Amino acid sequence: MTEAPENRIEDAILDAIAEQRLPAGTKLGEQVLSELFDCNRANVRRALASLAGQHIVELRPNRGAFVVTPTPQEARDIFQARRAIERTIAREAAKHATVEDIRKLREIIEEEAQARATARKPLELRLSRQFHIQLAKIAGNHVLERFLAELTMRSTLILGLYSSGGASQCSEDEHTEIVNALEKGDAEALSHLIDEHLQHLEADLSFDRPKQIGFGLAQALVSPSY
Amino acid sequence: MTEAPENRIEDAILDAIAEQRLPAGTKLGEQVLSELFDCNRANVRRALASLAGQHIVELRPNRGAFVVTPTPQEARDIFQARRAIERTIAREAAKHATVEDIRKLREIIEEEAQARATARKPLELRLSRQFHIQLAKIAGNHVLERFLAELTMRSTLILGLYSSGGASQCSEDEHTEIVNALEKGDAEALSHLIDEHLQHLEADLSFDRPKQIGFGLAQALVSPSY
DNA sequence: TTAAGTAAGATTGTTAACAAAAATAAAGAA
DNA sequence: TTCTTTATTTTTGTTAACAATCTTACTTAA
Repeated sequence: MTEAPENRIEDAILDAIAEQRLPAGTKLGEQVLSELFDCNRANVRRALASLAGQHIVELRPNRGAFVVTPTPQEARDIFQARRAIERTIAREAAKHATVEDIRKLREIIEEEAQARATARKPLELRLSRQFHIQLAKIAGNHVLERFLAELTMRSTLILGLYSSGGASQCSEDEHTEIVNALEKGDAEALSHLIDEHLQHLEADLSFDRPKQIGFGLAQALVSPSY
Repeated sequence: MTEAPENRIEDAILDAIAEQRLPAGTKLGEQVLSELFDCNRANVRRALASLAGQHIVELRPNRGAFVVTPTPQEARDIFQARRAIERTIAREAAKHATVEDIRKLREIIEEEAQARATARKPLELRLSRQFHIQLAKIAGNHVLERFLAELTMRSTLILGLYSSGGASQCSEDEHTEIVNALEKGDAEALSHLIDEHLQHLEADLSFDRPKQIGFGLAQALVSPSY
C-alpha cells in the first residue's frame, strides 16, 4: 500500500526543514506543492493544517502557509522545554538501553563526524537531531518522543536563524560523553550531561542579526543537497 | 471581527472534551459538524486535521474522525510527560508569580470546591484542568503551556476511561498546598508537590475495565451540562 | 523622482457535484 | 436462529469551477 498524499507532503516538508533546505519564513504555496507532489489542493491543505497544528507551519488567512520563524523568546522557550523533556528522556533511556541501542548511537556519532569532516553541514545537522530522537526512542515514551521531534525541528530553524556557528565540534564530543554515561547506566550523570549539552547549544545562539530568512523556492523539497 | 469557522469548531470540540461531554472514541462526522456550526465541510476537515496534528483526534482513512481513546500505555506516557513538564513549570512559576496570580489560583480552587460540593463533576474537572493551565501561564513558557494543554486534554479522556473515582477531595487539598508553596516562593518544594500530585492522580487509575466508550452523539458539542 | 492610484494577474477561500468506500439493512441458505 | 451474500444508504474522498483577496506592475500626478 502506497502512502497517503498528505502524509507524503508532510514528511517531505519535515525532512526538508530537518536538513535546512527549507529555511524559516519560506512560503509554501498550494499550487506549487500540489504540482510537486502530483495531488489536488485538498490534500495539500490537509497537510498544511496538520503542520500548523504542530506549530511547524503558520497559516496566515488569505496569505498562505509559511514555515514558522521562531523569535528569540520562542527560542528560549523551546530550549527550556527541551531541557525539561530531555532530562526525563535521559533517565528513562538509562533504564532501558540495550547494547544494540548503544551501538546504533555510536554509529550516528560516527556519521556525524564524517559529515563534519567533509563539510556537509545539512547532513551533520540532520544526524545531530537524529541522535536526540534516537535517545527518545530508547526511552520508550511516544509522547515525549513526539514533543522532542517537534522541538528539534524548530531548533533546526532556530540554528538557521541565530547560530553563531561555533558549537559543532563541541556538540559532537558531548554526544560521545552522553553515550558513555548511557553505557554505564548512570542515569543522573546522563541527565546532567544532556542538560549541559542543551545549555551549550543555546549559548551558541546570537540574536543580533537573523541570517537566512525565507526565500521563495520550495524546489528544495525534492532535491536533497547531498 | 468574528472568528474563523475552523477555529470555532476546534475550540468547541476541545471545550467539550475538557468537560467530558465528548468521551473517548466518539465519532466526529463531517456532515453533523458542518450543520452544527453552519459552515462547509472544508472548514470541518481543516479543524479535524489540526486536531489530528495535536493527537486529540484520530483520522481513520475512509472511516472518519474519532476522539482518541488513550491506551493504558499511552496513559503512563502522558503522565510521565506531564511530570517532566510540570516540574519545570513549577520552578518557573515560582520565579514569576505575582500576588494577582496567587489570588486567581485560589479563586479557581474555590470554584472547584463549590463544583464538588454541588456534585457538578464536569465543571469540577474543567476547573481542575484550568488550575494546571493557569500555573503554566504564570510560568510564562508558551511551548510548555501548549504541551500541557494537550496533555491535560488527553488526561481528561484518560480519567473518563480509567478513573476509579477516589482522588477528587485529595486533588483539591493538594491544589491548596501547591498555591501555598507558590506563595512562599519555594521552587523546589513546589516542584516536588506537583510531582507527587501527578503521581496521586495516576495512582487513582485502574485499567481493569474501561468505562465510557464513545457513543455517537456530537450533540454534546453545543449543550453544556450546566 | 516619488507617490498614489488603478488595473491585471496570481493565490487563497468557498461551494457544489461527483466518485469511491464503508456502514447498514434486507434477503436467502445452512 | 445464525451466517453469508446482496442491495441500499450513508459517509468520506476527489475534483473542478467560481468568488474573494492579495500581490504585482503599470500609469498618472505632484
